[in-house]
Amino acid sequence: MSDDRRLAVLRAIVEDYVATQEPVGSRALVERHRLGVSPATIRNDMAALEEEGLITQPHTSAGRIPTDKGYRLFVDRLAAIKPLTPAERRAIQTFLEGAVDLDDIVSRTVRLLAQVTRQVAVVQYPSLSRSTLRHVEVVGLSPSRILLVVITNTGRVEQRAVDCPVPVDDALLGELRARLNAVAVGRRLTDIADAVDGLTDAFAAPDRPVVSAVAASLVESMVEDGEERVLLGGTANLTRFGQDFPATVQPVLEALEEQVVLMRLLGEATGPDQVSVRIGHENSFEGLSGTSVVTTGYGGEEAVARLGVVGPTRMDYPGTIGAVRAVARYVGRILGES
Amino acid sequence: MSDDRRLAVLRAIVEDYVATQEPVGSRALVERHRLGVSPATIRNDMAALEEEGLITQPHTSAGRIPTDKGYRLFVDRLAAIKPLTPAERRAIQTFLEGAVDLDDIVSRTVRLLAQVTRQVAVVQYPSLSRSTLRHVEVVGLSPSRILLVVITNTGRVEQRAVDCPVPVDDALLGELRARLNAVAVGRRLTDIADAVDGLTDAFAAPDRPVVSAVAASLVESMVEDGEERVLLGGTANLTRFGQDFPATVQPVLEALEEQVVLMRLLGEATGPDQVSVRIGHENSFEGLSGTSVVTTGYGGEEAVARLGVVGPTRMDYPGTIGAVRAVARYVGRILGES
DNA sequence: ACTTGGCACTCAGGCGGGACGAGTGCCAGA
DNA sequence: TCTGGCACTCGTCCCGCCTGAGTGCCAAGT
Repeated sequence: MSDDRRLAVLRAIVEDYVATQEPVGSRALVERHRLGVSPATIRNDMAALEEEGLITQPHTSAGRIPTDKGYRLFVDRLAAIKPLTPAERRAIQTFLEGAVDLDDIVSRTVRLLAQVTRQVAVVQYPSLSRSTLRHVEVVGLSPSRILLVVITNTGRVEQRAVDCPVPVDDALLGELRARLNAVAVGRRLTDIADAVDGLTDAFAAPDRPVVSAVAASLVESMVEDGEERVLLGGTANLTRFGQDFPATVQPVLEALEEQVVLMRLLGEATGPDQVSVRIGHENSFEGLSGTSVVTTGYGGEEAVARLGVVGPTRMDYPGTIGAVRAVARYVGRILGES
Repeated sequence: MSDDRRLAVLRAIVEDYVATQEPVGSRALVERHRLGVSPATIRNDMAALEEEGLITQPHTSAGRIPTDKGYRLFVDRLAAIKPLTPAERRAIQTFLEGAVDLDDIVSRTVRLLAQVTRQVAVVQYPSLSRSTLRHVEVVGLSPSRILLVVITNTGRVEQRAVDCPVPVDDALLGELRARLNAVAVGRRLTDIADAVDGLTDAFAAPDRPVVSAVAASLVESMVEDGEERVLLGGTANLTRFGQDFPATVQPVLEALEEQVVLMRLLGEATGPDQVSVRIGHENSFEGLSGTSVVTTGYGGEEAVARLGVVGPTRMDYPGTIGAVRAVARYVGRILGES
């Protein structure tokens, strides 16, 4: 019993099922793929594959469909990543050109990714923790309120209002701005805590509460908001999801509304070009058990942030992986330029 | 033929249909509402209402359902805005408390609105055009690139990268910052164009190209991005939409992904407390013909921005209108404080 | 001039049964 | 080890039937 042919059968099943969305039987299989054997032989192979838990049949007299485990094997060993068509490449390029600022880049990316993969796209903002601080601005909103604006080398801007224990005048604001920038500019955001540590002592005693409030807020905003901003797009593609509608789509939509879940979906950092695929139950979150998540890092050597797509487990893995990787590369390049 | 009773019948039909989602017949009507007449009488009234185009029947031998025109009449003349329950009031309050910055307020609002109305919520960021400029920050990203950051009195922060025709040094940046703030701070954003108009002349000749590039970009960003940022939430509520799924929901999801459409949805400014209701075909956009949009302005006397919800035409209008208005008021208050 | 009960009519939806066909598992033979 | 054949299963489609909700109309009552 040729082990190779059994895998070829699995591959064929995955491909056909993805294409047709219908259980695939032995006859259809030999017709569409040149396997050189008869349906009966295929049936034996299928029985073996089912034994191993790689495929299953929805009901007795229907064809087979891949299980999560089957998709896993397919992705790991059988799928050759599909290169993009020239048309797709061009689309990516023209779509991303002419972005004016970071917000624009991210929102274009999410639309692009959704359009190319025809699935739901998720893009994380370039993370704060890996980038360095370019500038801190301190602005008085009212005598007892200050707005803190942080600008990073990736062009990202964070803002945060700070309530001051005592009124603050412009002179103090100016000093604060100067000293903060002096100690913090050029440092990694994760190192900011150390940088501002001794800062309070440099100020006159009555001003110290304000200074430490601002410093605390600055550090806090780095930690808290740190990785948490993500953008979502292409939810309309969920309508192509499948047959029994509300049941499958609702939990997915709900999951996608939770920032926390989205962050978990994007997963841990991997190197760029490392595309991670989580299939069905593999992504811990209940209610996403019918979906697969394809993600990768983007933005320079250090993978500043992550992006990816969410779709039904019955997705075109080679194509999706190729598209996700290509988009990540282009965005990384654009980001590097600016 | 009592005109009053006919309207009472219409009201009853709307209420029952909204509650049950099923066509309502004459018998059910007299049972659930104390109309004091027999089903046969109701039938006559129904025939008249149908004649006027206020109700219709999906097929012979089914009950009646309201038409868009019927809902319109209901909203205009028959609906008493439902006050919120104390529980809802408390929920709103606790939900909005503890927002740290503008982004936070807006994102909390959108979640709140979606939760209270159980529909899709849309919230526009406080618009730039009505607010005044608090501070402009100019930061060098590289010798030939400048990041412009604009802070408004509503706490909103806009950013924009500017490519410079010639390299720029820190001294020029400083002067630029000082002069820009001198002429522009405190002015309405719509007036910025006038304010920076003569600015170029104050600089040395070699610097002028840079100055005018920055000024142009500043003005441009006010005009362009002006009103365009909106946040969306509660799309999971679309799953409760109705029976024939993909067909109804897909166009809605697609529409909601377009910023432009969203902006049009929110509609023109009205006074605060003026709640606008657009029903079915009334909102021009094809594909939203099965939905109604309930919006209002929020944020102080001048209605700085708008928010609202999108739901099926068969929605609970009194409740939704009440909720939208209440949320708008609370948010306005929060915004006023900060 | 309305209102009401009665009555005939329509029609969507649910139910059951039969035919169809896709697909399987197994077995005997090449 | 592969193959053709065969019996079997079972989901799906289609048809006809029935039921019940709801209507429109009419003639009689107030």
